Amino acid sequence: MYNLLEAFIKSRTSIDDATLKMICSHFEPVKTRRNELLLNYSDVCQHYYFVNKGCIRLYTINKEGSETTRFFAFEGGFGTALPSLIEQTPAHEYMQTIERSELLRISRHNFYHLVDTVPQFAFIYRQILELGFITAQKRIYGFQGFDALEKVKWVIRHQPDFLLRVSNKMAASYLGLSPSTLSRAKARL
Amino acid sequence: MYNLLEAFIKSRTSIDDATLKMICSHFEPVKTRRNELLLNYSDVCQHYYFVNKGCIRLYTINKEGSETTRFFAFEGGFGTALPSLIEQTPAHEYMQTIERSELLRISRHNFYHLVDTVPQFAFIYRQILELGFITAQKRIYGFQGFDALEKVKWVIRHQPDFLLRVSNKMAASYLGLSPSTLSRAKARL
DNA sequence: GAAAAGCATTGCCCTAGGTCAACGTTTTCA
DNA sequence: TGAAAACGTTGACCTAGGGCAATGCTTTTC
Repeated sequence: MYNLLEAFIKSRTSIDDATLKMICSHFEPVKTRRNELLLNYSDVCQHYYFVNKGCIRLYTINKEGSETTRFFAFEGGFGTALPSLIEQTPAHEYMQTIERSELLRISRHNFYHLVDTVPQFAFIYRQILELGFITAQKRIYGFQGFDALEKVKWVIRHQPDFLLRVSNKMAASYLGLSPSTLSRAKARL
Repeated sequence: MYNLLEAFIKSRTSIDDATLKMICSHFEPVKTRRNELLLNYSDVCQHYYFVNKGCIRLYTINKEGSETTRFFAFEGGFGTALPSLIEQTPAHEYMQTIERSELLRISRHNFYHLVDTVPQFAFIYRQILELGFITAQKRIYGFQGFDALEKVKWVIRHQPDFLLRVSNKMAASYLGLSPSTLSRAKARL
């Protein structure tokens, strides 16, 4: 259950086994079902999640009722509603597992405790933030000015299995396209 | 010259004067002119910048020759080409001061040295990253599905002086609109 | 295992916004 | 300070992509 998390940590920093076990002991396994909601619109997020199996999706619904997907975390990735977790404010977004999943979750309190007391963990968190920031930036300037077909080619290049893992509808809401337009773009590949 | 930087740090963490002075001593003042290029497309970024006066802009130019603005840093903000600085790869983007500016810059080496040795500085960097990540995310899901008018209202709400500080052309390239469309949207406010 | 609900795909129509060009104003710099 | 370059605004035109609906396929549910 903890193999993937241990591998994740070991691949990013050198760490002794005792510290590694200590870190992992703060993570609690959670099994979820397809479309299970981990966080509701007005909830305040209290956990950081590591995806051992399955997939977490973060999304919002606007006044007109249409969904926008902000982020996917697949196996071996971390995911949470960061603004809410950090500022302890209502999330104004939803977090769900889109398929039957096995997650490891750590409370906000324990997470920041580890960040403050375990240098290796602070280092890994810094890496997660830096990478997350870079990815978000790339998505912004990557998509700006792209037409539908270019967006599709972009995801295929940067996340090859993305279109195979998530539904057409969810992929469309991530790419900022309507399902019909995404469908047509894929047909033109 | 260092007042704004000191205020920035003091407002975010409690710190003794000696440490504060020590941190500031690693920052070197740089004066720049309007449209001065701080970083070229194939450069590898070596500095983190703090804006004491003026404004830094980060942007790219695509094959067709049109600009996309990724980020602005105004007085009291930090800015750099983060992916390049972190990964030490060619930036594939440009960094410039859009007006006569006074910057404080710190080398990558000294920056990470401070992060690794001064806990208060590590904490501030973590805050910068968290905030940057949140801002980037908000921009993504804030803009997705917005029409031109909504985007303009969004910046006015979130960065009230933005449209006053930067040219119509640059604002348009930040919002993902053509200059004409931005012009028309402002006329409809 | 049958009924129902949800999804992907595709055709038709329409609108938001991009391109291009013209014009007046502001900025630049020699 | 004056010529030239750059910019903002606006009009005319055109196209990419959204909305809606029909059809067939897949998945869920009881």
